[in-house]
Amino acid sequence: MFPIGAVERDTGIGRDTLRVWERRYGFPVPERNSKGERVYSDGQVRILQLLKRLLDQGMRPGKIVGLKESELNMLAQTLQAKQVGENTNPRLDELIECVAYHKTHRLWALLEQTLIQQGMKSFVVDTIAPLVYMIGDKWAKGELKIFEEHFLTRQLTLFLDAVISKMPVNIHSNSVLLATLPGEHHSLGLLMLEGLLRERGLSVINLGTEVPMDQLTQATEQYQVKSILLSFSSAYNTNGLRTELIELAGRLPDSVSIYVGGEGVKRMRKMPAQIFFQKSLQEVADLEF
Amino acid sequence: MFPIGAVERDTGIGRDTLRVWERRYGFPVPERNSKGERVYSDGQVRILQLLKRLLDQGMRPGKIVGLKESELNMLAQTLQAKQVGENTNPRLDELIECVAYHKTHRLWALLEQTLIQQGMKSFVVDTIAPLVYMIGDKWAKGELKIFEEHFLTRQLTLFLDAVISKMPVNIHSNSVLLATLPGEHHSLGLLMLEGLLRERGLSVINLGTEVPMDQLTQATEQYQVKSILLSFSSAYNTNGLRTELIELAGRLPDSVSIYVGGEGVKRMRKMPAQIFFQKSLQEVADLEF
DNA sequence: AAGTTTATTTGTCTAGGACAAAATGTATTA
DNA sequence: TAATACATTTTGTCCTAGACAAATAAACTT
Repeated sequence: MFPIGAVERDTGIGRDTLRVWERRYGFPVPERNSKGERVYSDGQVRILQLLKRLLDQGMRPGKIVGLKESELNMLAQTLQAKQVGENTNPRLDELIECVAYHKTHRLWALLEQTLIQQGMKSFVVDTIAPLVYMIGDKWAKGELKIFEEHFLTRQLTLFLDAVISKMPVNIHSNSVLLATLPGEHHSLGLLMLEGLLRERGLSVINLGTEVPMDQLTQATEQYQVKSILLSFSSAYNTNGLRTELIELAGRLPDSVSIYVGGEGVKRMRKMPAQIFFQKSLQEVADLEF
Repeated sequence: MFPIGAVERDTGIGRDTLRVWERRYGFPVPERNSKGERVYSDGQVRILQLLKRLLDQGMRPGKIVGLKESELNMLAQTLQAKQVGENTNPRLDELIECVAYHKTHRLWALLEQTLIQQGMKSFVVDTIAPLVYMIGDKWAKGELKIFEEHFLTRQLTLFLDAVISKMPVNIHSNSVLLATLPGEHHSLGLLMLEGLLRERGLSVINLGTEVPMDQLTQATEQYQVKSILLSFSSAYNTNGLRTELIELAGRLPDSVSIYVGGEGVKRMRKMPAQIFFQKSLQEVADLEF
């Protein structure tokens, strides 16, 4: 039995949101403890996690909050079919399997092999990216334990890091700045981008996650970069993002271009004028800086 | 100018706490936007971050919330003197310097050299641990940019990971489970423990961060471990932790021992009877399983 | 089909009170 | 002196019900 704060932590759905959902859609209606405070059940948390996942994919609360668990699972099913349906890469299942038995060695061997076969670009676009999506999906459906998810994510990070650190650096090329804004702590997206761009011979400065805006502007000046790339995972809360991006663009000189990409910004309708939206990794890979 | 939600994210201090501080201690008193909502200044956020740091070290809100920034800085000064005062390891400064110029190569060389010189145990206890503390301290004082902190933390993680993966595995030994509870995402503590324990020939299963309790109990059964070690960083919110630990102990068979350690639990006065509190890495290193 | 206006949906914030868990202070016992 | 038990203060989290603007969808115009 979880108090509302724990539910917020475990689902990523804010306290106020949980309360207002209860008022508006009649779900989730938790029990109350002796103090009169909400206490949520395991099952409710499970459903909320699935809901979060679906909302992150672009669905709307009014349509899905309140549906039965079976109906939500159906939705998740059809959604997954759309996302990785056409990607019939048989290696993906093989890779995911490795986690179940903690086969670190086999995992690395497979990754190495796939990288050599596909080359960096295709490796990132057609293997790592869909793999990351599948991991999130399997977690939301309860098919993967949290530490299995962590294990896989960590191994991917280590592998990419190892590979990237061996790539040659081109000092004379234009520098590209990579970062995520505060609130976004997924670093894999940045690593994928770093791989793609450095393969093209670009000089990349990866600032990492949760970089405050003032430090972004500082770094832009300090390193004299002309392009900034911001990554947003599907879990990112886009509320107020538009305003923030406009402010960022205003603070930077016009000669600096701001690119944004990732599942998290796909669902945004209108992008501010000065911001260049990248709708896929592929597009970034082909980008002319 | 930051709304209260952004301040919560950037400082780790809850919304309700911020409001109740304003009521009780008269700080922080933010301005109001046209909607009548609180908007906090850069400076206020800076002070709040410093406050958080001091509270994490065991100080009490009633004594320090409301003090001037200069007074807080004094407190931080004396506190640091206590923490790393006696540790006159000259290498630490050398290591921290590497971040300022992004000297990855030199950093790794220094780490490698120190590891060989000190051996795993002393390396973890006398170099990595104080280094991690100093990084946090310098960040709180504004002497380190957020991405410099990230860079250093990431490099330490990569280095430890690389070293640990090369250590021999002793299958026949007792297994020890390593994890953090939900809400704690610092993984460096776990890595340090893993290094210490595996050096002693123990078989370690590192589940990673934010492992829900039910999965802890599951894993305990599945892997037939007799010891669980939980790590808590200074940023961990211990509210309600005691109750949680008692529940965990109740769910596990008596033959399983639960150990807890880290800055985050140092400030807890009374530990539940079944839980073994480890007051330092040194103590864990000497622990008889 | 693309842009503009209107309507609906949705998340975040407000106030001031309440209460139990944790920490501190004080008295009592071994 | 040190450990234990009890009383007091401190402190974080949760409560209600309403409000409002930003984001999105729907309707309308060009």
